[in-house]
Amino acid sequence: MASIRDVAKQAGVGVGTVSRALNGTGYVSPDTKKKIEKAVRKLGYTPNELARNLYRNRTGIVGVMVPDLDHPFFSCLAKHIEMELYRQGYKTMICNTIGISDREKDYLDMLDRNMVDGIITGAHSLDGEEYLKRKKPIVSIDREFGPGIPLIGSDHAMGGRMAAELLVKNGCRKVLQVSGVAPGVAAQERHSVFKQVMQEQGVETLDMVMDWNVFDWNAHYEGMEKFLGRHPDIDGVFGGDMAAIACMNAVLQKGIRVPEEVKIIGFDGMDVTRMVYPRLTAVRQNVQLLAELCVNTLLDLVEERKGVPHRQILDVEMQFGGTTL
Amino acid sequence: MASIRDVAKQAGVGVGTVSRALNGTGYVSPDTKKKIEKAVRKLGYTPNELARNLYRNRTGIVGVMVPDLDHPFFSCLAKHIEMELYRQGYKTMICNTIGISDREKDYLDMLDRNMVDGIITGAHSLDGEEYLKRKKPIVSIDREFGPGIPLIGSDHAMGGRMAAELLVKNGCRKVLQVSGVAPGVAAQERHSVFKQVMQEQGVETLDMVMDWNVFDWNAHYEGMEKFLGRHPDIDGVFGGDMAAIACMNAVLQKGIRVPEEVKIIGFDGMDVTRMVYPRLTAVRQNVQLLAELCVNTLLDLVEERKGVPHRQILDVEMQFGGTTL
DNA sequence: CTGTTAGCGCATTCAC
DNA sequence: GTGAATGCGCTAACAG
Repeated sequence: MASIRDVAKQAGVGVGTVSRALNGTGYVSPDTKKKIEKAVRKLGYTPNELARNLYRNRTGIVGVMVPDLDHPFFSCLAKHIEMELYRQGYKTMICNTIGISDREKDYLDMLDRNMVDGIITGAHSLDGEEYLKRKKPIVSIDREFGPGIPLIGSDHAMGGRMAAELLVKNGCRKVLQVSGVAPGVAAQERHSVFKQVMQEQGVETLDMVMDWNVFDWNAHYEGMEKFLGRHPDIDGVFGGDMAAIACMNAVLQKGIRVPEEVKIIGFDGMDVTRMVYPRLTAVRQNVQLLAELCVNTLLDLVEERKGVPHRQILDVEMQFGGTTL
Repeated sequence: MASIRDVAKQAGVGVGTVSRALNGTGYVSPDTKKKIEKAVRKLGYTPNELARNLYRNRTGIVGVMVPDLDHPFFSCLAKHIEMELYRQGYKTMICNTIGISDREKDYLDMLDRNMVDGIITGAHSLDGEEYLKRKKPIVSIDREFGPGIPLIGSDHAMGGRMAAELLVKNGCRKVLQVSGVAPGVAAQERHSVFKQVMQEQGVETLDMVMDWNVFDWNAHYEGMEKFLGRHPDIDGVFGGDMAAIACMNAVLQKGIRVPEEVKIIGFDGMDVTRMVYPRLTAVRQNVQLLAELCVNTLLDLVEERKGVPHRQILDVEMQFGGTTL
């Protein structure tokens, strides 16, 4: 493995000169530059980024934490975050927390060890204090940690209201809402707003609470089947894309018609809502924009730019499918 | 940021002693160990992994390249790879190549810069030579690069045969096969075997070729609609999960019944095949095992264990759904 | 058992 | 313009 010293020797110059020539910092005569380039080619020299990292005390790596990479929303989010980070010259280290707070903590620790320059977190199983005590940049999706940790998220309240109003307009009288347990996470807001609107309209609301970190398809489907057995008379459903689709399948399985007898609305609006038949009506998050904001906000912190907003909330929109009238 | 030297000074010992105490290498008297631990706590010392990386010339990071993170198969694969790497004490750096060979090359370059200890690649848009000239560990999924780069994959030939035989048994006479252009990739084998079996059985086969790196849902759906317009009389379809589902939707949209009039079989057998109604019959890959083999094989190379197999092919199995008889 | 020293490979002073 | 020297923080080899 050729080092910069080998190149210097080969070119008959000093290491400093090689460094300057290669990084374009400081003046180097065209003549010696040629010699250096030739030596580089001859030795097949590539700078060792580890040494550079140590010197700069930075790696150019950003950690991204999600509860489950194999989930329509988070895989889409991770994809767009990675693309935007790449575009800005950073690399992405990914972590599936799958609800295990130890994993979340392990990755946070990498901040202290300087392995990552910052972290974007969409995983929320770990205590907030663990986040607050870190000294390096962190950006959170959908969860308010407190000062120092900017929050990026969709307008869940708006989404909950839109879904509720659409179900009311569709004439629903008894609806199911599927939610997850996630303390302090903005997603909860859509459930409370949804419920409130329903109450105001005199529509009965039932709740089904799933473990926040269980994104497993079977768990959703089985839970839904059981629920339908106990409450066969619901005429509307609101839940995450996967819960909504699980519900749709369970309903169709029982020979109930969608949307005539049961209306269904999902939240997230990922590709999978367009893969089912009929297409799922869903409140759609702008995941790409969400990803870009996360990256830009985090890099503002990493590169110490001023005036980083603490709170950025994105509008959602209704994507009409065939599961509502 | 406290360094090891600060700890040594605080504890009134030498840096070597601190290093030994913290790493459990070499003997340290219980007494001085106490003092060191106390100093560590007092200063809130955390070892700087960058320095360690430089010394060891390793980072404990493995690069994972996939064409599209937001694709049912690759997101599932990436998830399981990350989990297995984590279990074995490594971190995962992810790369979406989205068909751009420059990105693939950029990440390969990280091997030379020592940013990653090895790479697992499921992305195949870049020329094979670029891979072969690297000196550090690489493991490939579904593509044969040549000596030095172990191949892990599913038995695509077996899958193609199983699908063909099932469609024949279902009485199909004119089938569509959706494939992707991917030179040298094992997935091609399932298409050739499928076609061959069909020919032997006197069943007509039509081909629809999608760009290998286009995993976009709309592209699939629109392509399928157009195809159905030209060939409304097909009675069987075989393609990746997404292509199969796109086909199913397009068919249902035209009021054609599945499986009575058209039988459909997917390849991959991811969760999404269970989200559609009826459930998609599909050839199922064992993604978790695939991921674990990739990780184990790569780490065998990284940690220089002997006798690493060059070729590991996993069986696939038929997952019966409601899109075949 | 423990302190000191010499690199790991690079970027950056500071003299020349 | 350029070379030599210094340090980033840590580990391992070497004297004590």
